[in-house]
Amino acid sequence: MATASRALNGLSSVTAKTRAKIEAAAAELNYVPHSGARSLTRQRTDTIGVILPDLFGEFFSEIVRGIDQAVQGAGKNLLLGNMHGSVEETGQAIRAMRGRVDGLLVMPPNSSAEMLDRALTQGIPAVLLNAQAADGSTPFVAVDNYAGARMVTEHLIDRGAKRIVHIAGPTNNRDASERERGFRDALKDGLGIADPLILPGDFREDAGRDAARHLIASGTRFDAVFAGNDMMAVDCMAELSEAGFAIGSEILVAGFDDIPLARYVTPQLTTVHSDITRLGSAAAQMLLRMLAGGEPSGEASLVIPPTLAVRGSTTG
Amino acid sequence: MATASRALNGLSSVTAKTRAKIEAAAAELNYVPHSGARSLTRQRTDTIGVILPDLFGEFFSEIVRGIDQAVQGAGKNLLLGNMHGSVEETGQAIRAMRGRVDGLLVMPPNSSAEMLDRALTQGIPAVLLNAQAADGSTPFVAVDNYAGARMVTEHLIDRGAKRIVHIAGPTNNRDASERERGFRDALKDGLGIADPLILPGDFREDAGRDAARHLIASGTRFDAVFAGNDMMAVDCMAELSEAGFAIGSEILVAGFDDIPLARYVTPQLTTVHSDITRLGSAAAQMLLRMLAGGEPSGEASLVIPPTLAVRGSTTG
DNA sequence: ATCCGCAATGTATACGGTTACATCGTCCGT
DNA sequence: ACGGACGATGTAACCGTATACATTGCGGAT
Repeated sequence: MATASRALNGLSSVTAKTRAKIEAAAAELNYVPHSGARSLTRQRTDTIGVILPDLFGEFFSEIVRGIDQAVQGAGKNLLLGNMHGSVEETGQAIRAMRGRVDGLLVMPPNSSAEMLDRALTQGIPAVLLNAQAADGSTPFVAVDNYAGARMVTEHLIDRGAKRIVHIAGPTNNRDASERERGFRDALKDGLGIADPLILPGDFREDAGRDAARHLIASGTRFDAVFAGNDMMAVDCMAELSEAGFAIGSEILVAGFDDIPLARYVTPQLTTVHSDITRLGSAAAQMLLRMLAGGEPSGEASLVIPPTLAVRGSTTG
Repeated sequence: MATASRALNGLSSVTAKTRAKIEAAAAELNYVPHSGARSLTRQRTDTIGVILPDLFGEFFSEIVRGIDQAVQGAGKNLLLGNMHGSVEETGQAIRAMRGRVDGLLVMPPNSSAEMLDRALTQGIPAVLLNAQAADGSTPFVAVDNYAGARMVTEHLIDRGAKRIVHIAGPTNNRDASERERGFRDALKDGLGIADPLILPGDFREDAGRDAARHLIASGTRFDAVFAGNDMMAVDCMAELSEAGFAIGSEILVAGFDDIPLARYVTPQLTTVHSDITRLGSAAAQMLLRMLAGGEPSGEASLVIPPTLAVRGSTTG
């Protein structure tokens, strides 16, 4: 049985004849090694764990795609966990991974500090997605929301907008607050406006419609809208359009994310494009490197700069 | 150590005092049971494996969402495998799951027979997604592509279309051929047409554009298009629209899948809506039942009837 | 022919937990 | 006060694999 193990794992010290016999028998019984048992003696599982706030939606789909791309070449499996956005479940999910994975990719909910401790004290290599560790010890890969928001706001200013309204994302959402910060700074630096109009939102399409209705009903004077994400931008634009505003000339609209839909609405939506797939693959590659090289996991963090996708909604 | 095991697993025969001490110690050391080792002695892993042709894209995202919903309540984990559409990799992926999962949800590539044998001979419970086993022994959950295609074709006929063109999906794709079959039968029964015009396609958007251009260039007379999926339908519609045709009156267009985009294009796209989330959750529930009850896995297969989403592209 | 060395195979232990079984202690009945 | 029964804890075997170490067998050198 030891010889069988050696033969099937391609160890050198097995006679060709013996190996052939073993392989024949294995095929006959259609034997498949039990990964669970195997992972006990070897110290690896050849699996990396991914913990996300949700498993569906285009954003996560793209992340997983990137991770898969990076992981596929390395012959690893993917174990997905879903923490459904809750902090407790995050801890649970991480603990459930014990013994199943060699490393972890975690996209934490918005408050993360304590959870991260868990991950670290387990001594298991981890990379954070779109979030920075409180103590800076865990490497991360994130999209530069601040830079993206600045970029698109500056674009609106360049196009001549003077009164720009922002539809914010959910409170306590890191992405949302970074985008808002970028917006504020760009407005202050570009137009000297320190107290811009910011409407509440939650990243859902309805928030875009509500914001547009509110703007119209309140008679606010405005010439551009920067929505915290594309979903809100699209529906805001639709509502404004129905109300008779000329999008792209009279009123400029921009979003953030570059969802596929952005190209299909009329006019096409100007937005900030982040390479989400790259976010996932970069994180996975970083983790793979940590697993292979035993790197001290320091300072290797990566911030992915987004790009501006200028389309009809700001160029008439 | 036996007592510790009992205490942590909530067995009854442990003194409250002892249990408290053990739990304190466990918390102190921040002990987490090693799932790999645990799965050796128990015969379960509390994990179900999912093998899909791809991990990204909206379709798979929705499937995973459904599976996650069903699985979450049962306290199971999800192990995702990607076979990248290849038959060999499917076998590999299934084998890699040995010892890691209690059951399998498999969405096989288009030729499946032999792979299924693998799954069965391993004696591990499995449910097929959107595919029927050759020997009928493995339960499956599938969308009724045939019925959906009939339904939408009959709708086009009801709306007065006489010369309906179909843009087919990839050859060898089961979904595609079922939809084409539904189209043919509906046309034969409804209009007595036995040899309809069917243009080749591959489910990608470009195929929709190409088909539209070909129709226009060849001067074909037609008053409706049923595309094998929404992606092709959307781009076909865009191309026809640019060419000056009045979509919804002069020319009717319908698709299949009801992707979110379908509601955002102008006019909104009439299409066949399948509850993909339900596809996933139904399959997962079926598997969970098999795992729990040890059901003989027979005859429980489920075919999900799609519904028609009538929108502007067929109603002017 | 004997012995040594090396290559091939067999034996035993470890991985980390669960659980059947053995042991220990205590309380109760007589 | 003693014995039995039962409840709590300790001991050992097992899950399936990998590997350190022991053993076997063979060929070549002396």
